[in-house]
Amino acid sequence: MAELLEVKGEIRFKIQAYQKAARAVAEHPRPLTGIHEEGGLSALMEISGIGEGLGKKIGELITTGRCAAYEKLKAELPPGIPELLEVPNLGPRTALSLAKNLGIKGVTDLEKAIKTGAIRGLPRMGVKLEEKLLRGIALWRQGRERMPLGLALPRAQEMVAALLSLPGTKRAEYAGSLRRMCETVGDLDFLVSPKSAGDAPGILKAFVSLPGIAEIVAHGDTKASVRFKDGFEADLRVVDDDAYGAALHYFTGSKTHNILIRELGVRKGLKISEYGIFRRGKRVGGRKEEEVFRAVGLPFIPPELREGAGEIEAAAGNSLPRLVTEDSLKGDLHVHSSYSDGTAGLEELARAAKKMGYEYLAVSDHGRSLKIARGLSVTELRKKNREIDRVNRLLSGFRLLKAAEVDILEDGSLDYPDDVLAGLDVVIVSVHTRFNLDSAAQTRRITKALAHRHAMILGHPTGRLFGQREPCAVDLDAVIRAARDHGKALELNGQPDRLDLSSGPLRRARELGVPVTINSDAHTLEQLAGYRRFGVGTARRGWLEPRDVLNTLPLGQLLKRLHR
DNA sequence: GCCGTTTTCGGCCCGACTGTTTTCAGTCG
Repeated sequence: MAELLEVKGEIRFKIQAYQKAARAVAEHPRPLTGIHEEGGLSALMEISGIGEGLGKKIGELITTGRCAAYEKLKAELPPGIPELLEVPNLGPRTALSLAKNLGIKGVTDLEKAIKTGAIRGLPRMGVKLEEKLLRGIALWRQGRERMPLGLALPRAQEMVAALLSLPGTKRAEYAGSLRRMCETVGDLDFLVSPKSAGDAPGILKAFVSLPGIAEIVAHGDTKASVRFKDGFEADLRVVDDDAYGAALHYFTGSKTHNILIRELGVRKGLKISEYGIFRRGKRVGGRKEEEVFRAVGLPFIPPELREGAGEIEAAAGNSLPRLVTEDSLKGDLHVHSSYSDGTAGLEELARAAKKMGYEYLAVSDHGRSLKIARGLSVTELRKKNREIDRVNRLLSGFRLLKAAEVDILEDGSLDYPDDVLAGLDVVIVSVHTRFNLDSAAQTRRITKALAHRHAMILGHPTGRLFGQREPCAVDLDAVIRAARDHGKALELNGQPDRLDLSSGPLRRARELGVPVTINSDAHTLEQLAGYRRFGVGTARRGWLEPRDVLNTLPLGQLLKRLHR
């Protein structure tokens, strides 16, 4: 609606109010349907940016699936505008002009009009703009996929190394959604400060000359933007070292967070931008990122929390969570060995985990029904457990735990008999089949499994795989409440393809006192070490503290908690 | 349209790059 209001020529501040509300909805840790169910309009209006007008419209959308004001607005404008607005480089002014002057009703029309030279006659439209629009149409056709964190992070680290190796570079790092450890990122953002002002052009030049670039989208004095042949997009910003901290804050975002911080600044008579912190035109800070927060009277807010989803209020009330760190994990409760579909043997897994500083490792191979992953029969499981005993006698100050990732069958029962489950240290229960049940059936299935006396942890609760499989239809809130009622834990699966649960449900679990385990679900030795940071990063986005995470407990307490 | 240790009215974050201009509009972040 904000975009359509912009086309219509509404006043800027009304448009901004809609945009702000849209971001507040998108970034809210819980789906608004649940909030509306519990507290109605007044609960919606408690969300900052949503007032009476927009609250009613959202409520209407939730209860009826429609919004009369939106439909009215759409009817007032030429048809095809919403589609045109999806095209990169094509905004509200151009869309309206194309629709009004040439009767263009969509992307196909637009392409024809460009080819026949029809748009060249319009004001402020020339050859360059034609080219720009054609590039936008090509991108629109491709569809823009976000990159999973697991691919983006190593790529960004390589690029930071390349930027740091330039002779004129003083400081360089990646920022943006990647620094906030978002589970997928739209592009890669880099920040560099030059050793001296004269070094900036060379740094930008080097950036747009990196190998594998398909297109230089922009290349100015302080900023450049490129697209690589493999689809990655990257932005570089070069600022004076004096402004590096302010720029890092700005470039890390999120946009909502930045706006909130800048508004706080305005109230204190400050202007905050990527160039620093200013009072009456005079610079009062910006070299270090901490200075931005200090200027508005807040403690440092970790990047993973900067979503404009309550972190500013928490910081102001001195109630920011003390987030879990990689160091605080004392073990991993979900890895696979060569007994099922993993590649590493038990002893090498144990030694690798011990080397990481872990006290324990649960080797949770698949249960017998999951044939595709070479799930273990009861006999094989017993044999594996005897080898675990043998390995444990070899190592001191470390313990392999007997575990299984047991399938939740379609009726909600588990894949091993109770007497087998009773002999295990850790029982993870997971869905691996029939992801397509309807929400009621899937929710029944999972909550029944959580009620099982031997179940301890629900593995990868939604089953999603980025780019491959949507989360299964399930009432997550009901699952989280079931975990609370039965005293069970939820897994945060740290495989970068999964990152399941994500930050919203994690916050909800924390709110309801449901413990989480951060697991790698590693199938190789490399994954055991490599996936920890993805799991911890996502946990931090979910506001989790060490006390919310079971595998920060020492072994004795962990087992006591799992078996209570 | 939203919001309030400046305010229930009068404000609303801040800036870069491109293209078509000769002072700025449009798009994007």
